[in-house]
Amino acid sequence: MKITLKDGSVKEYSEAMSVYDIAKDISDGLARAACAGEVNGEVVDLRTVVEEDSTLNILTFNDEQGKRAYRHTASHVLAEAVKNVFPEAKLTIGPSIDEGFYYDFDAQPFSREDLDKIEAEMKKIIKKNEKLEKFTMPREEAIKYMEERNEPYKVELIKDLPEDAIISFYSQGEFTDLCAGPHLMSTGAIKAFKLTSSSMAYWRGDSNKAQLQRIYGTAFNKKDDLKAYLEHLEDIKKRDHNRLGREMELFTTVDVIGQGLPLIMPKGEIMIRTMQRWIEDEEEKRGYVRTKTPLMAKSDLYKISGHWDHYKEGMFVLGDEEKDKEVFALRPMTCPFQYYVYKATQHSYRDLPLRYGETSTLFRNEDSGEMHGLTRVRQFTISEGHLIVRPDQMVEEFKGCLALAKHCLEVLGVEEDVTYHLSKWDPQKKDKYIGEPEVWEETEGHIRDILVELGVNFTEDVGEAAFYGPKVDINAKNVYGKEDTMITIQWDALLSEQFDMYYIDQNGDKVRPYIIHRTSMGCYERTLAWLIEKYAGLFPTWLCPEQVRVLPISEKYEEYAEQVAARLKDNGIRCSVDNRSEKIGFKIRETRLDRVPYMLVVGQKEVEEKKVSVRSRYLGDEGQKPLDTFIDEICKEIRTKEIRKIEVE
RNA sequence: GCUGAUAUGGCUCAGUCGGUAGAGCGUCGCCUUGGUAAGGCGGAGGCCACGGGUUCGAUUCCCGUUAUCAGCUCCA
Repeated sequence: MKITLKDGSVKEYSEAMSVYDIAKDISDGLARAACAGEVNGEVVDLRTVVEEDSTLNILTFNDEQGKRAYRHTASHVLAEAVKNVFPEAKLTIGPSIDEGFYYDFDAQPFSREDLDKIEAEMKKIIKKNEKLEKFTMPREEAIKYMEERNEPYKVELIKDLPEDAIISFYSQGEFTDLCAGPHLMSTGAIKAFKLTSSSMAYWRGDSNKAQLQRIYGTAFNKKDDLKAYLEHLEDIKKRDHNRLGREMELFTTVDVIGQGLPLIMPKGEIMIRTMQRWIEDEEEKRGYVRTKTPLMAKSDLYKISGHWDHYKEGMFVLGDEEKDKEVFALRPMTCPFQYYVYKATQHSYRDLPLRYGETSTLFRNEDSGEMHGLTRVRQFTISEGHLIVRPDQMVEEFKGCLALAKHCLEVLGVEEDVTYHLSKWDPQKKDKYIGEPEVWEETEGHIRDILVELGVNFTEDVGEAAFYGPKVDINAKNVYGKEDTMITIQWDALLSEQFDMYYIDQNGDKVRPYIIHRTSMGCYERTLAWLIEKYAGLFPTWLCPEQVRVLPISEKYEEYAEQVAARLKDNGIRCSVDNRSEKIGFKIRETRLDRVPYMLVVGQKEVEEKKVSVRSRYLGDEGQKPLDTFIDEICKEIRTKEIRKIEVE
């Protein structure tokens, strides 16, 4: 028989060949039943398809959809196993996700031992090789069906479907689940899986609704791939800033100081200060002026800004409104402070744009469960800025902010690791925003045009805007795949009204300016965390807390080592001398482990010839060089903020 | 805020079925004065997170608090 594949190619098979063997052949070795079942999104018997219609939509594990079907089937197996082991558990939903799948149950919390039991049960189900069969029924009947099976969450899901919906179910052996598919043809196709963790999750993602127990797992079509994935998980943990940053003595936390209040240690401080000086200089070059405004203010200010009504829970309030004459709060943002800098003098249309920058420390009272290492903290410092501009300058200035942001990402070597988002308002929730719908559509259009013009790929996210305007968010993922905003640039045509800001135009009239809220490099703590994970601690030399370590071969050469170090320090190079009475091999080992990019070994030969023996993480042993040559080279690397490829490590 | 787990020298972790503790690394001292990833010997260092309870006795069992981790929710 001849089979036409979706890509148009035709394959010929003997009639005697089994369905599974044909499928296995077509799908490039993917577990046989896995691919056999998927024809135009339906689970069908391949033989039927071959007889009726010889065009096949065969999925393989390498297809995103095929992988999802594979993993989704694994979640069905998980659900069946849980029902077998814990019959009182109620089913909810179990989708595939990027790295695997999960299933939420209304049940008692699962321990690791429970998961092991469930895994064993899953293996039995897979071994039985149960066929997944699809059947449908009308909505009312489906509701009754799930009520009889005592699955209230499934009933709720069906009730949310349209009146005339035909509800599809999949069954495997004794087990049946409400599901739209697609799936593998039978459970036996699952070759390798692992339940990775369990935790609580809210029903329908709503913290007011029932607390469910979620089990996470992953599945692969080859055992080796699963093994590689689990090893990869272990591997990325080593890059985790929360582990590595502490190990490298960049930051720490102390229980009596409190959650979300990390202590930046000397090495981390050097890195943050280095970035801060660079950003401040870079902004000055681009026409920014800097302010230094208070870290707190009376409640009156936040009443004008709207924070007192809308964000009070997120602020640290000092004092008691009932008892105290004046109540203060630590600032959660810099906006109104810089507005009052603007308002302190009168401005002509000729003065605009005015670009205010501030290295600004902010305080946000995050919920106790939200804090995480350096990425989610209660006190942080950002490269904040507000541009006060005429409406006709808005597009140009917005572009300038994006250009600066992109420049920062490039210098840090992370421009490939970010995603751009146009964060839009939600027309369905007008009460969450101020301003007219037409204005929202128009400004979103402007930003879209800018992003297109700059040639960046971006997604449009509804409901992610600030209450006063749309914005561009530049996000990055941490090693675990969780996304955080690194940089934000916000379009604000409305708040100048609230703060009565104006400039004088050509005609002598008072006119409201527009405002851009923006960060250039974002939050220093978060960026440091990101760099730790990006470089696994092997930072570009210009950022390294220690750039060079001088290693005298014995105490006899300590004086020369100190002279070398003094020369380096004169040239602004951060260095130290290891003058302990240890062998050179030991010192080298430690310097490598401390991730210092350059070591200068000095002994008899170097003293005599006034040279240094360079060993770098880039090239290993670079041999002897005159000290001046080395200084020239490293100074150039630091000045240009070069990101050199590390080959030796 | 929620669910679960965890908290033992500077670090990583053992351990005690209830009788106040151990290793490796690090640190300090001595010996060694060396040529590109671990030289040797010795010493110091712990209110076993904090507060209650049970007990003759708690680091161990129970409760609470704080912090850390995973996930959910949240995130101007």
